Amino acid sequence: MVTLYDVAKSAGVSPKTVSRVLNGDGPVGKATRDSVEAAMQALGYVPSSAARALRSAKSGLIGVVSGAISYTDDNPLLAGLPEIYILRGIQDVLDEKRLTVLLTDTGGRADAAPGLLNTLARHRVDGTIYVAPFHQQVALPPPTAVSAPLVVANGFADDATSAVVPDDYTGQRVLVDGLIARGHRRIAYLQLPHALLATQHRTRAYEDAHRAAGLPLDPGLMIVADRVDDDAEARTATLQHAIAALLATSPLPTAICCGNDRMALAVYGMLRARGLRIPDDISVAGYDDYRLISETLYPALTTVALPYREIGRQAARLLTEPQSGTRRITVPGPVHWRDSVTTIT
Amino acid sequence: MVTLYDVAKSAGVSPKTVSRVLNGDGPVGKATRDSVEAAMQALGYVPSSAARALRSAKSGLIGVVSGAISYTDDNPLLAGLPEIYILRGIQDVLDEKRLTVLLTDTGGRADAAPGLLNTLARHRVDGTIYVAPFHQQVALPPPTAVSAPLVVANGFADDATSAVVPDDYTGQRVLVDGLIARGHRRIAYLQLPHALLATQHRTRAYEDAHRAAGLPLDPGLMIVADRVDDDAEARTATLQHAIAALLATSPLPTAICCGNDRMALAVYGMLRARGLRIPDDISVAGYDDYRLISETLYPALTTVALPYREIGRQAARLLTEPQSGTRRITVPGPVHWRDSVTTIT
DNA sequence: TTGAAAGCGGTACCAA
DNA sequence: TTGGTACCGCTTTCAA
Repeated sequence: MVTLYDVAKSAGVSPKTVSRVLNGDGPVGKATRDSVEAAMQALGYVPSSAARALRSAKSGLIGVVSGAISYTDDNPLLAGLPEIYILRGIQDVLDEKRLTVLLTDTGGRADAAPGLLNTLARHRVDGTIYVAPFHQQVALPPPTAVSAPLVVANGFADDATSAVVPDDYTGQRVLVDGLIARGHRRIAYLQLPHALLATQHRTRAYEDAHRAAGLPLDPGLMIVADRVDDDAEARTATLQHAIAALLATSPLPTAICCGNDRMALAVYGMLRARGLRIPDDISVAGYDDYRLISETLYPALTTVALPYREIGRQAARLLTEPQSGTRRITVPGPVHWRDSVTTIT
Repeated sequence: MVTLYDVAKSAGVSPKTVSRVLNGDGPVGKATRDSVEAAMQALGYVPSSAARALRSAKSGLIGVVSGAISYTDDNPLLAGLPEIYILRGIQDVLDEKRLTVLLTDTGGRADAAPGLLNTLARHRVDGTIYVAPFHQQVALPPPTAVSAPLVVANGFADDATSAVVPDDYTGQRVLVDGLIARGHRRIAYLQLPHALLATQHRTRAYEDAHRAAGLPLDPGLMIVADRVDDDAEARTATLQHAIAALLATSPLPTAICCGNDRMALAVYGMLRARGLRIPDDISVAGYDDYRLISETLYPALTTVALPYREIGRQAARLLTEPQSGTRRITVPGPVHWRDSVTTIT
């Protein structure tokens, strides 16, 4: 193992000078710098972050607690992708700042968090981002003795903790406003379970959009069509019933808003099985903009993007660019209008 | 910051004894242990892995180089999921061994690897797993002075580097054998680009299955139907042409094997747009078992699972359970038979 | 602009 | 079963 001392000896300077070259701080003569850099190169020197961290109390590590990895496999409802996108945003910012992600995964168990935070504390992370699997309030363990700054992404904890959340209201509102502007008057809304905070915001947006346009609200068009459940068959059955109920109304809705893209995918199949064409007979919209689905479906799916990557970015910035006090940021996401929605004349 | 010395003083023992309690090595009296543990608890002591790493040359960190995070967003073809599943498998094993993942992301650029490996070296990782985005040979930078053991997952580098790869041949072979056993005689094969190693193995499997069953190979049924390209429209057009060509053959194929589930998803839409029912008129199979697609499609998709999670597990084991010499492991994946394939009588 | 010495928080080695 | 002491590799502090 080549150390900074070896480099110093080889370059004929003191250890401190090597340290200065390494960190680009203090003043170093050009000739000195060159000879030191040459020595580092020649010896294949790699600085030890452990030693640096020990002395300077800065690890260069940002801890992340998420279920990004485990959810992907276990939870088809949420599919884990939101968290991955959030990680992506976090990486965007940390790469710039030359910080490295120390990743811990909850394995889908919320009670894993205390242990993971402890692991991060041992590694003396410079800060922690707690990523919630979906928009919700999370319960954080009491701050330990070694508490680096912490930010919650895609959720929030308490008034003393900074947080970044998606703007579910605006997304749904812009979507429904847009459908109305395209001539739709009977717009069905297949909701996710009410337990989800997102559903509450979106339902309010759906209702407000109708009110703003002077359209009546038909309870028969607002149906909970998914369940928080791992049983794929039960969930399909729930959706089947919702579709059947919808198609029994009169006149038929001209558009269906789905709680997410995954549901929209299933709805495509079910509508077609009943001989309905998309978008000629009925328009369909999703939510999430999982490009894997939205761009691949035929016709391509109109959907609301959730700004996960931006949420991750904002969270990382909040953490690494010390602000004054606690902040809460709400990030809006755009609607992508694609061929699954038609204009009614 | 509470240190081990504080704990020692508080418990009235030597630092070394606290260290022993912490690591559960050397012999410690029950009473001593209890008082030390009480002191740690009372003071809220959190050990510093930096200090430990410095002295013992073990960081408790396993470095991972992958594009898992960035690919998810950027590359609809591969969709990043394989790498996420591999990470999941890695986590499975590392959690057990109380090791933490130091995650670096290539951002989709293969030339990022040297820098990332250097970052990992600075943190003195105990080992590194290099995750390839798809089954391929990867070019590793020359080992630096500080080279911890390295394993490649989902690809391979050279004869001196251990590696774990998927068994593409067997997966496709079992699928086609199964289709033949179900009475299919004209089986179309919509391939991924030949540049992919996976395609080469799978094509051989498709051909071998036909030979083994004494069936003729019809070149008109073997069509490259995707491209390594980010242009979604161009890729859709390529697939449209392939489908058109297929449906112009006579007699029509009774089954279509798709290069991946994503392609199968698109094929569902295209076949239906032409009035064909699945599986009554034509059976469809995918590859990958992206449950998000395979379980949600209606009817559910028959597909070959790629054993990504197991690949990750094997890679992590290879790294953390020192074997003798370099090893290369090939992991098979099962076929999931679902409703998109029917038996022909 | 450069250097000497101390010390960050643990563990290894040897002694008691 | 326990303690003393050196020391891992770097940065900090102070001095030259």
